[in-house]
Amino acid sequence: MLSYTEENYLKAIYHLSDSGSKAVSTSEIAETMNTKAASVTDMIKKLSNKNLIAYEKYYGVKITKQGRQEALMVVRKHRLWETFLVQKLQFSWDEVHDVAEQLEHIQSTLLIEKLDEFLEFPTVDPHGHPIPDKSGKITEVRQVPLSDCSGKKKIIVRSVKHGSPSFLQYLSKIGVYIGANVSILDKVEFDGSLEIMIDSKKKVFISREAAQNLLVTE
Amino acid sequence: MLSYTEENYLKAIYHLSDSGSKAVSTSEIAETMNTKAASVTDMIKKLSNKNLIAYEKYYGVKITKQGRQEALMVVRKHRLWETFLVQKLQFSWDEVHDVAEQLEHIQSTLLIEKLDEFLEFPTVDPHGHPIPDKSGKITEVRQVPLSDCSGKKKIIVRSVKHGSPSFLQYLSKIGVYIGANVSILDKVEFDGSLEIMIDSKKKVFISREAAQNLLVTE
DNA sequence: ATATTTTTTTAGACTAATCTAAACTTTTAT
DNA sequence: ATAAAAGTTTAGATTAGTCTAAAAAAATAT
Repeated sequence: MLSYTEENYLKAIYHLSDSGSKAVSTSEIAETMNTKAASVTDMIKKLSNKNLIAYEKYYGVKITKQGRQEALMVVRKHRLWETFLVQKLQFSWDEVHDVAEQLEHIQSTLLIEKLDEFLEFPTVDPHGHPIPDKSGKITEVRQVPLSDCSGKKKIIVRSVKHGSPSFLQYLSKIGVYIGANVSILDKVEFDGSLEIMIDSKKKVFISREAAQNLLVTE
Repeated sequence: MLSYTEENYLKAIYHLSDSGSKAVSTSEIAETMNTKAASVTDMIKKLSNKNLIAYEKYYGVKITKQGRQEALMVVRKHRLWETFLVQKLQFSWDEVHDVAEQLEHIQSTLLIEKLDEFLEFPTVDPHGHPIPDKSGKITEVRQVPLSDCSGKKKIIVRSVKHGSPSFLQYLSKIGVYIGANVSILDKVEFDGSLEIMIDSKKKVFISREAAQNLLVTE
């Protein structure tokens, strides 16, 4: 069984590697985990000995099939808990991250299956991120940054790329939410900002940076 | 802020001291926590330095007002989570303890207040134990062991004294639950066992030991 | 191509929580 | 009242996770 800390490292490696596809460097891990490279090297050796990652000295790590599976279960728990907090306890989507970071480490298969059932088997969390099923399978929906869209097509907001609390609060304030309908009214050449219409009733300008962080389907 | 381990020691001391009223010995703590006396001595010093317990060498510890308050918050969380597991996730009352032991350490005041509200401010957990309110206040209901009762009075089962999974499973099997109406039909002189009627429809014999572990109001 | 910079690893130390074994108190039993 | 037993504390070691500082390897820049 993995420790709290091992689970956190594995999850970070999973995310940094784009769901396990590419190698991750020691310093990248240290940065996202707010630790020092030396600590990362130590933990990397531990995870490598458990066959959760493949480690080549000085060349970073790649997650193994087994490691990916473990990471997916942590991600699953995190996202189910976030969904619970928002849908059942009326948390707002910018308040759930830190609590879910703790809840994701509770060890009980029964608990997580019952929670999944209680929530009626959700497929995405409050930020639009997919929830792996009990076998670890993810149903990905092809999404593009809103900043890459153009024309008058009907666009639906599917997820946020990086959901910092302040970005999420800003989105709520301007009326953007997961599932919202938007259309692009104008693109400002100068700074890449967009004028968009939300739910056919509200016009707002959003920065290029914000548009890059909103993932949509056309 | 208290560590996971400090919270567990404090909770154990709270329970062993009858909610803080009497002193507790090192070996008692070691026994219930499945550790060695030497480890307990170390932790006792830590908690004492934080003014959560009063420690006199060789004479055990007494919980302080501050320590009692901290312990009550852990107990509150534990019992709210147990209630959640049973009422919302359909756990049975013999399955909840170990998971609640983990959940009780999640740090978030907001979470626990929202959970309390979601559960509609329950006053007792699935085993009939009182749930401290957010200020730590407990509404105790005077209860006596069923083994101390006699006569044909209407008796209501209020709580289990020690709720081991096997005892709880046994109770479910014979139809005893928190809130059940029972009446005493006969007391066997030989071994102290009782013949009782549950909900005016089911007659069973229960051992003296079982009757001592069922707390009721007459 | 070699020197400089950056990144990574190693070595050694620290903290929290645990343990065993030995020393020390207190309790109990004669 | 004192010896034996029981309980408690201290001393010293261990493990997981962390750190700093130094050494080593890789990347980069002239």
